Amino acid sequence: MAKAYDVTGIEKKWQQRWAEEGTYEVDADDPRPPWYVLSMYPYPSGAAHMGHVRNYTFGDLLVRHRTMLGHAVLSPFGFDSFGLPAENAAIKTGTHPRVFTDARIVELKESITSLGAVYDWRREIRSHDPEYIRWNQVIFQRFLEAGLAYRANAPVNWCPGCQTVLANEQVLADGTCERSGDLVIKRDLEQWFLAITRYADELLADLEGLAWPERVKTMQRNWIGRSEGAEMDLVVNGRPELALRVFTTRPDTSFGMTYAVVAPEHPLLDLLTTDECRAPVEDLRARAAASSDIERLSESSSGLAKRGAFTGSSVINPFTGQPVPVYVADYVLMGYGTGAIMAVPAEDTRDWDFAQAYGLPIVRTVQPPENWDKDGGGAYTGPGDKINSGWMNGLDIPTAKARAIDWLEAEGVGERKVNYRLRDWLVSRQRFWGCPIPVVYCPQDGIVPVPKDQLPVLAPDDVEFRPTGESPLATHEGFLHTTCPTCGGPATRETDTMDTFVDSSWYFLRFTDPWTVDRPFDPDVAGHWMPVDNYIGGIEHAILHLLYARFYTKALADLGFLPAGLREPFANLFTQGMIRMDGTKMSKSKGNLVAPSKYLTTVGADALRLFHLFVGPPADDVDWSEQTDSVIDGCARYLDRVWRLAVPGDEAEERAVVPDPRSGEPTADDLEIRRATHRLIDRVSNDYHRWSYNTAVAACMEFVNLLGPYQRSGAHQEVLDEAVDTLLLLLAPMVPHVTAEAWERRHGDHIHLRTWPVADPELAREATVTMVVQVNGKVKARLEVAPDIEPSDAEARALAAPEVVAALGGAAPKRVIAKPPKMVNIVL
RNA sequence: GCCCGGGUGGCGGAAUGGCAGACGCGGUGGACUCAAAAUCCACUGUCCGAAAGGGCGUGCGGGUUCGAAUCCCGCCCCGGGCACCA
Repeated sequence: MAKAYDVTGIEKKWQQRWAEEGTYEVDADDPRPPWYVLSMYPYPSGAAHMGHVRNYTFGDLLVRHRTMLGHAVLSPFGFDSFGLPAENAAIKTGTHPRVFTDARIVELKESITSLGAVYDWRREIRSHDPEYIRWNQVIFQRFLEAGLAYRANAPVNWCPGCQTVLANEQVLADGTCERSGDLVIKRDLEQWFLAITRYADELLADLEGLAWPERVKTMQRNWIGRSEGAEMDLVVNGRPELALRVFTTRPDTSFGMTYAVVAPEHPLLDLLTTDECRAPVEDLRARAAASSDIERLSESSSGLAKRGAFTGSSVINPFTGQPVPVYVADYVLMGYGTGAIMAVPAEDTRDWDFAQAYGLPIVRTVQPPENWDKDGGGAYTGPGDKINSGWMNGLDIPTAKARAIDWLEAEGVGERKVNYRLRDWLVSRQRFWGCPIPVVYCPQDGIVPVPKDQLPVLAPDDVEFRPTGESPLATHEGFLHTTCPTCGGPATRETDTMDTFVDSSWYFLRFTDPWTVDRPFDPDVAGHWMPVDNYIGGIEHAILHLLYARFYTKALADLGFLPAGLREPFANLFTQGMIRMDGTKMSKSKGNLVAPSKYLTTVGADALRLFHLFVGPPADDVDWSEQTDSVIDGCARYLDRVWRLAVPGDEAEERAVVPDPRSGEPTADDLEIRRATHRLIDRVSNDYHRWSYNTAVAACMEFVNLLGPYQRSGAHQEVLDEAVDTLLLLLAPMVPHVTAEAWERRHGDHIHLRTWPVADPELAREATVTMVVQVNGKVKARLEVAPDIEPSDAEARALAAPEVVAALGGAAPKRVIAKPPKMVNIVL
């Protein structure tokens, strides 16, 4: 496409200007009100792809718009630079992950700059910077002091072939190791945890106040999974000293408990199992230990029949005093509640299925609807009155629940209990390319934090990457062996590194004050900018990253790193849609990436940005198809039209076509343009406000459709200037280069330092509006009326319209609904 | 199975109780040109009709309302998330 202006030249020129002049560098002492815009920092994967373009277009637009609205806008950028791809590349090619990563950062930074996105690059953070590692480790040690970081045994994915723990992502769908193909098994290992569950209640409650997409909040709620119920002791029949503790959310159904179930890993299983039953129980336990979660799940589809075994013992139902048999089954998970349940088949679908398979009795304790059993029956989990429940009979479920808990507490056999699905965060990774966990193990003193003056603990460079599945740290003698900071004796270092989600849990705080040398950031400076006003990123981070970052913010505030009142990091979250191609997400792994670079050299960054804004609502996915290029061309054509309007006489040909503008008294047509100008300000400002950029662009396109003919037919100089200047200002955050250049040619100064225009309500008011006249809801006439027309006048004008008279055919209207100045409906 | 989204021309989408299809893409015709490109103008939901005009139309079926793409009830389809959590 031939462009009306020098796209590449102009875009390069302004990108340099913004960088050299530090246009978007701000400091905490800036007198303007603070505003913090942040796009989720990316994993440096090399040149930017379309997903980046979309993400950074929205972020950049907000930065520029907020600046024009008079804010000091903090707009930092950094890189989530630890992670698996660099380490896998090292294993494959022998290149050190740092070399590999740094090269990709340079590439990504350059390609983001070429989109015209502006950042305060003085604040750049890379997760693998020694200074970032230092503060990551300092924070970890404070967590350790506070008991928020601890070591515990955990069942992890263990690959026998690789002799290492695997991340969940490294376990394939069939339960095998992605590298060796061995069957991954569960194994208990000592690992580091962060006590996120301590904040479970606050993490749940504070979701209420966040201006986040509802579905993200729902996903977090489900993930936290709070459930209220009761725990109670079931005394083992014949062994009064032994009790099985169970958790239930339905204490009201206790009278219907016809058996109990323990998880295969339950510590009492051995004691409960009688000699006659030992063989099948052991068999089941061995199978559960050897099988992956995936296998356990896939077995569930084949029924519950071979998933349980009778232990030979029974426990007393405290409500009925009757003994019920105890089973072991793998549908009960050791990791949730107490690892044991009371089974009420009548009111729980899994218990129902199990009872059917093992021929266990079923007693209904809630009256199901009339035809329930005729219609197939099964477990009934709906509302209803209590039956077969002794003193609970006749109560509704909520009341019965409360009474049952009261009873348990009065009898001293149980109490109210809240459980969470959320588990503590396992942060140990047997990986090299991550932040080392800064502790040493001493045979004398146990776990000892590395002293502050020895931080950061950095991984050594002289390591060899081999495809053994083991971190090179674990076998590096120089790194591994050290002395205990407490007793001076020989000790070994922790060789695990932290989950990279730790790095991304506080980077937005370091951005506020990245120069501080004696702590991660100054609490007051962080408090000045925080919380982030606009956080922008992909929906794929809805749970993990956003939950961890919220947890970190709360914990850091409680530990004095932040003002105590700062409870949430991201006031406002926006999740932009992804780019799809042939129905699947566009991604490097799928090999269906479209490189932005080809558009930058032809239509330019502005046109590409405009496309992303115009193509649809920001939250919606974008389908990249054969037609997309023509739409992008359309955006480029529009920018040409804007350019010709704003910089007339640039081409000799143009001068001949466009007459010189007039001066003197403005005509009615001129006033119509002024009106359109001021209405445009309102419309576009409102669209920016509600993130409706596609309609903002449409409004600007309509406006140019109006101005083109106006200019060619002989415009009034001042009216045209006002119109074009306004248009450029409104477009400036969306298409920063072309508007900057056009503005500079017109006024000599910098458009992005100008203030956002404000509409004059007087000028924006319409002289007349179109009023629709309907007869029985069908449009019959359109009348031009004054915007403030009285209902009686509107009615009279409507009834007098010739089309209406014809439609009525002399009949008297039954009813007339007048909603001036928009509409009058005449009902016959 | 459960929980969210969503379904509007040939396509992306607009309209959140009041003119359905703004704006753009694509298409058709025209102006300019020796010609093309670029640019500009007009038309473009569908059916009937030569036209004037009229019928139909926002996944399907009901309902509320003077009036429904929009609100309510039931269903169908598509996309996403969670999935033995007691």
